[in-house]
Amino acid sequence: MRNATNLSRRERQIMDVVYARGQASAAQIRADIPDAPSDSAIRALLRILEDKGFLKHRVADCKYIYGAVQERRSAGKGALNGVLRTFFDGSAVQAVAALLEQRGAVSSDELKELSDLIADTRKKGESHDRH
Amino acid sequence: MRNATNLSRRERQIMDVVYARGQASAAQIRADIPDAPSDSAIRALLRILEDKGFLKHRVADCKYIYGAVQERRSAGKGALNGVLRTFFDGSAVQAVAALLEQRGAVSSDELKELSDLIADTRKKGESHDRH
DNA sequence: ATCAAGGCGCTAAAATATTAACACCACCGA
DNA sequence: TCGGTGGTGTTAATATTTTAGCGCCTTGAT
Repeated sequence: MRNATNLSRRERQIMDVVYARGQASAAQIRADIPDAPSDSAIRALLRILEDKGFLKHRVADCKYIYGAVQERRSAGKGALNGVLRTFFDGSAVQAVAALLEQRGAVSSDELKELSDLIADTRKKGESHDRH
Repeated sequence: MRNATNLSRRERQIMDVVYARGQASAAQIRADIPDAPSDSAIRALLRILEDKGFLKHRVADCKYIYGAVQERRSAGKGALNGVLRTFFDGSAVQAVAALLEQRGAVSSDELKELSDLIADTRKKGESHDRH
C-alpha cells in the first residue's frame, strides 16, 4: 500500500482532482467529481489519503486546503511512463505519434514549440556526448 | 460503471497487463501481477471484466486467451489525454518536455525520429491549411 | 445571546471488491 | 483403468472501500 497504483477508485479520483487543480478544498474536490458522494465521505477519504502520505493540508481562511505530497511534475512523469509502458511498448515516439494523429489535438504553434524543444534536446545531447 | 476510470484496483491491474501484452491467458496475467492472488481469483476478475464489456476471450489450445475490447492504440490515446489533463494542463508540449528531461529516457535515435515525425506533421498541417 | 450555516473528525453500517474452496471436465501417462 | 495435472465456473466467506449520521467547533447575522 505504498505507491500510487494501489489507490482505490475514490482515492484516485480525489488525487486526480488535487493534481489537476494544484490544491483544493473538500468542497472543490467534491464539485469536480461527477458522481461525488456526501461531504463527509469526501473528507473521510481526504483523511485517509493524508494518513497514507499522499496528501497534506494547510489551514487557510478556516478551511483545509489539500495538496499532494509528491510534486505534480514528478507524479506526471510517473504516470506518463506508466502509460508508455502499458500502451506504447515504452516508446516515446509511438506515444507522441498517437498524440499528433488526433486532428486538432496539437496546434501549429505547439508543433513549433515541440520542434524547438526537440532540437534543443538534440543539441544538448551532442555536446554531452562530445564531453 | 461504464468507462475505464471506474475499474477497481485488481480490474485495472489486469487490464494493464492485457494491454501491455496484447493478449494473455489467466496464468500469464497472474505472472505479471506482483502481489497476485490465487488462480481462481484472477479468473473471477476476468469473467467480471468480460461481463462489463472490457475484455473478450477466444479459446486456443484448450485455454482462454483474453484480449481487450477497445483497441490498444485507442485506449492508449485516452490514457495519454487523461495524464495530460491531470498533470500537464492538457499541454502536449509540457508532457514531452517532462519526458525529455529524464536523462536517458529518449535515445538520440529516438530524438531523430521525433524530430522527423514533428516535421512531417507540420508539413501536412501546412498543406491542409492551404487546401 | 441565540441561532443558522459551514467546516471538521469519528465511527459504524452498507456496499463492493477480493478471495479461496470446491466441483467439474479433458487430457495424458502409468 | 486410474490418478494427476491443468484448465474452467460457481459460490460463499472475508476484507476493503465507501458512505452517511452525529456531535463538536467557529463565525456571522439577528
